[in-house]
Amino acid sequence: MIDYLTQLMPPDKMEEFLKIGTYKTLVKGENYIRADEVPRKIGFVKSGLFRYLYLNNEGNEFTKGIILENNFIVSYSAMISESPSYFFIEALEDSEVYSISYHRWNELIKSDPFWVVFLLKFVEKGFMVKEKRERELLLLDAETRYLNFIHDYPSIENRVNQLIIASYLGIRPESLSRIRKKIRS
Amino acid sequence: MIDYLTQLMPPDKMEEFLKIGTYKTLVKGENYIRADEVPRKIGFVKSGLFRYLYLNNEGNEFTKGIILENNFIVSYSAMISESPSYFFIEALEDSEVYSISYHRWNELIKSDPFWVVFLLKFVEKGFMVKEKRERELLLLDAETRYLNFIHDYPSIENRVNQLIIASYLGIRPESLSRIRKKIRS
DNA sequence: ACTTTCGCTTCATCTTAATCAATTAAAGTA
DNA sequence: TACTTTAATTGATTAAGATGAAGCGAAAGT
Repeated sequence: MIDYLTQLMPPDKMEEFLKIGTYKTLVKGENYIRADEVPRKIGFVKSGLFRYLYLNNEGNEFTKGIILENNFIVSYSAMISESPSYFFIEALEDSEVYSISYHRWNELIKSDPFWVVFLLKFVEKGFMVKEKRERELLLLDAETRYLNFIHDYPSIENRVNQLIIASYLGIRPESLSRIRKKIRS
Repeated sequence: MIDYLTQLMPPDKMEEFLKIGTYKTLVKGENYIRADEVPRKIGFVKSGLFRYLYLNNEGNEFTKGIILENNFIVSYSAMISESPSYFFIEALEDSEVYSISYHRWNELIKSDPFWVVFLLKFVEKGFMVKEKRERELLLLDAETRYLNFIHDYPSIENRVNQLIIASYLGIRPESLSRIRKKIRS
């Protein structure tokens, strides 16, 4: 993680960054953020794996996104608008997270324009990921979305089960099984 | 437009903002940004109506978003990554746009932290819109998406035809017609 | 070693929306 | 006004994916 952060900020900034948060460990299945609660923290995945998880009224689950290590986990829209999160942020593996309160984070942002630019870059990156995801949901069928998925997340298939992948694609695991069968042949 | 901008920035900033761009008029059907071209400008809709439009390989159209006056039109991901836009930005009505080159825009951003914060707010807003859209595409069926649409864009139904609304919902106009019939009864 | 559980697959059926085609309604144009 | 074009609706059929139920193999627990 330190190696990675070195690419993003000079040493003095990193020191500031590492001063305002704490490390937390989460076991597989635990939630970093819970739906229907106002999120007030932002995490950086040091190790492990997370997903953004929606549950609808019927109890079906939809995986909004999968987050690998060296990425932020945050319910950003809800956090900045101080409204309840629509989704959970769930650990898919035992994980370690560097966690910062929104309050402390805001103080950091206000203290130095460097951090505003830093934040902007991350929101821009999130925006681009969302744009791609939206495009795929709107334009592509399930089979093509699956092929894109295994391209975008190679080796993830060994770390999560097919229910999770199917819920990321917006289909049922049975349908994913058929798609996989079709591709194999 | 000036009234609206007054809410977003103090007079001295607005003067800067209005100095670096030019006004353009577009007739209905004209594109502000074209797919497959690297976009190098950012527009602010003074009057009229636009949509973000994807065309897939089969020539089907998908409306990624609808933009009312007093909003920015920009293929942001493509512009900042200097890659070709995936979508068109098409005028749905005769429109007037205040247009700024990305180059000039960048100079503005670099000149003053005020503009970084300003930009951050807009990217955040775009991020939130995308998050909502993504959630709706993933979780809701076509009928519910239509009901949400007429709630979010009241009166737009009188300004655009049903092919456009259907393409926004990710369905065919025939299906939208059936949904409308069902809702009426 | 046995058995329970879990993840994945398969089958039959159902639902939703796509597709193809035809018809009606509306809006513009000569 | 009649004529032409475009938009919206309706119907019949097809396809994609959902649903409910059952089977199977590998891993984990006892």
